Amino acid sequence: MARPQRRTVRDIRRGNRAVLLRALYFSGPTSRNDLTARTGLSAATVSTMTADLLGENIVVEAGQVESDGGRPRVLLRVNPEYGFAVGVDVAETHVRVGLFDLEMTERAKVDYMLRPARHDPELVARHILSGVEVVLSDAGVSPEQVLGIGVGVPGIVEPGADGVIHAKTFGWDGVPLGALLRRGTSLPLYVDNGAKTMGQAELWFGSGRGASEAVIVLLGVGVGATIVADGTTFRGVSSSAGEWGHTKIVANGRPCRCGGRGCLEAYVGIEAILDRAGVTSRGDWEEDLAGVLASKSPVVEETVTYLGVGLANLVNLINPEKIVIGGWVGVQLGESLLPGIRRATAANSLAEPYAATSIVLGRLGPDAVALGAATLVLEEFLNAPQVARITAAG
Amino acid sequence: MARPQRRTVRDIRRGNRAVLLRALYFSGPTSRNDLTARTGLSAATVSTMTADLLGENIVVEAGQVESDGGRPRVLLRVNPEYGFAVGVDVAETHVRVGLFDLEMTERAKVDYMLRPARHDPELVARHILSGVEVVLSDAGVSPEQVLGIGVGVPGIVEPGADGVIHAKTFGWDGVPLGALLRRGTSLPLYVDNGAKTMGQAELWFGSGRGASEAVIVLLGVGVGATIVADGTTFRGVSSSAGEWGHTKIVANGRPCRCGGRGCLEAYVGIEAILDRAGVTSRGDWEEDLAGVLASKSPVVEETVTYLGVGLANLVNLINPEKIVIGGWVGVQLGESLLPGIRRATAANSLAEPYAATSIVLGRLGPDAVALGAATLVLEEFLNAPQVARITAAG
DNA sequence: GTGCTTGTTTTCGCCTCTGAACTAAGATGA
DNA sequence: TCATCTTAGTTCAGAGGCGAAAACAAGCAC
Repeated sequence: MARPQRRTVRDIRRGNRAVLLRALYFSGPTSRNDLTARTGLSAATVSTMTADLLGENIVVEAGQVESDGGRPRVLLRVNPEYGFAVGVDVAETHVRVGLFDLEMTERAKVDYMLRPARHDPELVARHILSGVEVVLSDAGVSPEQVLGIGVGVPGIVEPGADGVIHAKTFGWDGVPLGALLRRGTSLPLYVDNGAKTMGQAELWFGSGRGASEAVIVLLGVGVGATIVADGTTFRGVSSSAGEWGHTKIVANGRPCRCGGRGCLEAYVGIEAILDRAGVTSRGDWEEDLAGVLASKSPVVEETVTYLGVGLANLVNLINPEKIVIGGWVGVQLGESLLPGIRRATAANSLAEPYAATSIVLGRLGPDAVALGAATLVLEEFLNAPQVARITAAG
Repeated sequence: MARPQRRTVRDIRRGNRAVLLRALYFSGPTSRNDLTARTGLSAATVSTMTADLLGENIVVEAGQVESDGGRPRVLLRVNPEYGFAVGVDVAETHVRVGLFDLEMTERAKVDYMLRPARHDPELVARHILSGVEVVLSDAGVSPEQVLGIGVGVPGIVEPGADGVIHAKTFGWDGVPLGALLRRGTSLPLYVDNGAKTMGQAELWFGSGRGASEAVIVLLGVGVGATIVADGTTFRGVSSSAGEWGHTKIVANGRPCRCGGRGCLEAYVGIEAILDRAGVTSRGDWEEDLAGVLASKSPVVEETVTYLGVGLANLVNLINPEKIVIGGWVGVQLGESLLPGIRRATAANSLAEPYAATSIVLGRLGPDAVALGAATLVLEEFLNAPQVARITAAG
């Protein structure tokens, strides 16, 4: 029942341009000849289209491949300096702003501390806007070269231009962060949930690379998931899909900070783990968790089991080809316990879908939220590469 | 990261043709004029394309609309007799074969009883093939007029041409039903899980009509779900997505016939409900369930709670705009308990996604499996209407 | 230099869409 | 009855797109 409603002959060009650009981006330096094979387009089309892209400076030459008896291939690649993307990570304790080139190499970054008590939206918006100025001037990049600003935030982001955010634990209820930012910049804005931007980062550049049906789970203070269907983040009708942490695994079980009972987060969130282990934190959760893991407490085994149940539910319901376990808690658990997690998942899922899934650890660190946010800009660029964008960079 | 890989100028025609045909199909009799508005195509394109479709007999005229001062509009509609679809329901106790015209009106049907003990694949295949012959001759339709055969079966259907089926409770493990059928017919075959075909039916013609993000749950002997993303059934990497019945809602809870513990099906499947209520069935489960519902047993309230937990997990994870409760158990429960089910769901889900979801009862009876199977054929027809198919029907 | 091989560009024909002009078919009212 | 108005549907010219094949480019081998 999907209705794509596509239309005219110009759409073909746009679509094929996007296909070509993606192929160039993900296959690294490639010759026109390879591109014809990879995209299925004719040599003629590849030729004219690459000529356009070269003319617009979106693509640049990148050397040649030696031949053994014929004209050598000229390699092409996306110009990493054609444009830049800003990625922002809004978290409990800090606002981080990073500037990335098109290859997602970080060119500059800046951090602002937030006092955990105060999450004044105006303040956050000011931090972001001034952060953008700082990274641009640090990297010597002018605003015209910036393709957009991606922002990863806690909580649920309403679809729509104002980027309205609902984040109970953050103290935000209906904060129109997008609108606040637009008062200070005219650059394209992309606001999304931080777990989703992180998922996006793992999907594009981390352990999820190449998967088209996947789930990237985030275990940290909160617990969330990014569901990837057909290569794209699945958002549901109001962009809140993936609230895995508050699915129930024990009807009427432990109370959760969301107000419900028996949520997965109430068993495998960091606070829940420490609480169940009877640890009173002195502030360094990573150390605390390491202590619990080293202690051989039965809580460890239980945690693995609960996590296995949660993952198994994803396996049964979503049938992904890959599950990536990310977030600092996830990685810390996974480093020593991955085989057990796999066993627990297998024990609680159906054989066929479990056999089709591989469970792996995330590869990207905590910076992945900002990277993923910048990736929102990249995604837009690859999907709808504007014609005739002018850049100073060579 | 989705890569559509689309290409040439002919694809436009195909795509627009599909758009037009869908508009015609779902908007009932429509004038060319309306079609231009509805599809966004130009009047010129609509004109030439409808001329093609009329010439191929896919579309027929359907009267006029009176005008008040201008040329009257000629109404067009899809020719319900252009072609026919066979829908097959393979169930525990019977094989049902139905013949449907393009409007999904049932033209003929035939049932074969299966002894519950014997589910010999060869026998089932023979029943299907002879059933096709029977319904065709009953309805006076020739095989050339049949666009395809859709089959809904229990269990997991591997993707691929052979239609390999894994259905533990049915006694089938790796049965290549598609291959068996292809020995006896050259018509296009579409084999899918019965819960999914039923979901498809509710989505296209029942309570799910028009929803683009939805979940259709099936409560019967088994418990399953069809997840609809962007208007299309979501299948996951190996077509087993939607195994909601075996997601865990009570870690280490009641044993389930799948071998696991704490599955949703072990609480809200019909056998589980009767078992928990202490009812020893004398064979008529519908009557037994009615008895339990009338008894005001606490099991009823518990069942509602467990179902609410299961639904809430879908709300949180999938964020659908609509949840349709189908299957005979679902409908029987829902008729008296829907408000309670909604409350239980609300109590266990996050506020934002719950607010975006409406929970309704299915509208189609048990024949929906066969109808949905036929809909697989219809879907293919609407997506890729072959050019120059010749039919005898006028 | 001549032929051979392979990569890239150009030419040409065909296809699709759209906008605009045109035709069709009714109502209205003198 | 018939000129005029209104709306529906068709035809046509023009622009833009793609692919096949011819042409061109750039290397190797002898």
